[in-house]
Amino acid sequence: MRAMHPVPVNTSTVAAEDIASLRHFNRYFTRRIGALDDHYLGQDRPLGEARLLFEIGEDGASLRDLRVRLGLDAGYLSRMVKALDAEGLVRVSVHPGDSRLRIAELTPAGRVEVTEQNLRADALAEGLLKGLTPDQREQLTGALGSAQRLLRLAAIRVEVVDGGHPDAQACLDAYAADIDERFPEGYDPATLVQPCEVSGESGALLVAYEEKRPVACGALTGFDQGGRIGEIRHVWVHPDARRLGLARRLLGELERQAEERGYDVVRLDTHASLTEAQSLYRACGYREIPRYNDDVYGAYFFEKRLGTERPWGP
Amino acid sequence: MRAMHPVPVNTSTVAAEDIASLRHFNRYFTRRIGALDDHYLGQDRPLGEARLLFEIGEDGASLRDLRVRLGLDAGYLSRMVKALDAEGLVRVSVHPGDSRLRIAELTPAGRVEVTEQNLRADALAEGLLKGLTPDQREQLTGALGSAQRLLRLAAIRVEVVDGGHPDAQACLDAYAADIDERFPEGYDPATLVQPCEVSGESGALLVAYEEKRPVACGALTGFDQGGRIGEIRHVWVHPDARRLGLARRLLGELERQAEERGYDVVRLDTHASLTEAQSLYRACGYREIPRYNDDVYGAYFFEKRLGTERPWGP
DNA sequence: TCATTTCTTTGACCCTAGTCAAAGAAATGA
DNA sequence: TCATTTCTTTGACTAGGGTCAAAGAAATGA
Repeated sequence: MRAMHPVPVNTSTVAAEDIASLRHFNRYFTRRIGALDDHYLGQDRPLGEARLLFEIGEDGASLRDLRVRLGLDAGYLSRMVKALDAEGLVRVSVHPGDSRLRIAELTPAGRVEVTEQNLRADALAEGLLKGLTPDQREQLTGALGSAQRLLRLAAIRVEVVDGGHPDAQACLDAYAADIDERFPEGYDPATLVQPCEVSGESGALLVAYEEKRPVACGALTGFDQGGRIGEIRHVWVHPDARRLGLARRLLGELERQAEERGYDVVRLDTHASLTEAQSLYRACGYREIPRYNDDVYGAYFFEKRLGTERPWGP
Repeated sequence: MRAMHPVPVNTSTVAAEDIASLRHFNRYFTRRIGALDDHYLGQDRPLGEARLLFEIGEDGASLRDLRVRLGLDAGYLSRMVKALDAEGLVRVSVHPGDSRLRIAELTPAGRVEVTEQNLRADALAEGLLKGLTPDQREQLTGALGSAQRLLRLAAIRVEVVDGGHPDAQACLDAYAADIDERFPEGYDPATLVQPCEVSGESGALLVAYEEKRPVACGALTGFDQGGRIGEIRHVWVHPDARRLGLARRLLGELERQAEERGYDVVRLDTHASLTEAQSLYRACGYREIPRYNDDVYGAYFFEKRLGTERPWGP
């Protein structure tokens, strides 16, 4: 069996000036804005407790969740929650479904404190932005937005996983539920690929992870027995991870997987309602072809010849 | 005497979404990149010491400087330096000019450690950027760059200071030295405004501060005895603070000061070699007029009628 | 010259943040 | 059913990061 480990997305070396600029920004930002923020957030409460209160939030959260989200030691967390409980800011109860779990929720007093935290943080941000014209603020918002999108994208790792893997199943289920809502005629989950179709020599299932959390998937299957044509299916991105350019990247990874498996051509079909997907495929070098299957959901059919372009587009 | 306190630069309220976007970015960035960076920077050295080593840098620094730059308690700093000295990473000596001051410098071993720090930080940044295409990296660098410029600009405060204030004098001296180099014929510092010309009713001297450090200046004087015309002079920005849009902002502040003093018109002249300045004035609504004085350095003369535009440009 | 200010050092503290191990209680899988 | 895993609590302990006040030495201003 050939190597199926995900190959590095991009082998070109990183320009020293890009590194320097990221480091420079990092230094400036964390020292000047981040440090300020932490200082104001806490006020007369220890930073750890302030963060914990913030993280519990309006809806409450299980200790387990908080532990993972904040990356805290279980004992440390337990003690902090106890302290906040003693101060009347937090109320702890047993999870109704699983009595090993505890749920922490804010009391009214806790809510007040969190509201104050937010007001302070807002005031800090407002004070910063006050020094700019509305136009410049808009520029700043835009710049921070695209920086954040790119940093998120950079941190996402795409992996080949087994079709039966729970993360894969979760993605495919979410995909099915998503398009079931978007297709006027609904979507029958029985139409999803089977695990056996996307493993081994002829197929692959890719899952994209953002900090351990699966946020996107895409499947490659063998289209014919001859083995020259692959089919791409179920390219899906979690709503939280859209507009990062992740679909394009997944597509590129899927094409690379197809090349690795010796396919010359990949095909895919798409529903009439998914117009963004259609533009994406066109932008990535796919061209429309006649219907090649009897998929009830397929309205447009695309194909791309592999082995000529660079891995994933500009 | 009328109130001469600097008025707020901009009175429009800050949009809630701009505040939210800044806070959102801040959370994402400090938790994900900043925290990572700190963790990697230190390795098996306490973070405080690692930061201190970095801050001492190749050129060394006085304890006083370090104390201010890092915002540390004097006793705490003293002890950290002592610890680094004991480890052979830092060497402390008495300042040649002022024996109250101590200078901390890296020993060769300290230099090695800082180099390693830098390599680790570079590797971290490179790992992040590896997930992007060269194109996306360029976008990221651009976005971070403009965000940083805007954040710096937002943090700069413009103040009216007395013409004799040491910060004012420092700026004017730097201005004189700067243009002395740029003018082919040199510049005679005797031509600078006198403190009495920029104080009281008819004139003002503005100094822009970036975190307590003066980084730009600009002077407003009365041009004629009638009191309808003001003259703007000595608009200068420290090289480190250029390309932020600070000159434009200073100009706007000076115009506001002129309006406050009842001037209808402001004039200024500029040297033939300062072409950027000329474009700035044009962009800010100044129009060229005939020579109005016998200044030997003046080659182009501009004027602007006040009281119509918004404080400072788009 | 003398009082005041600036800069550093030292001693004596404190608290936050965090680690590690043990143990109990509930859920899960075989 | 029983062994294993998951989740939380508790005890014991540590290091890092930091504050405060006193005091000495040098510089500065009146």
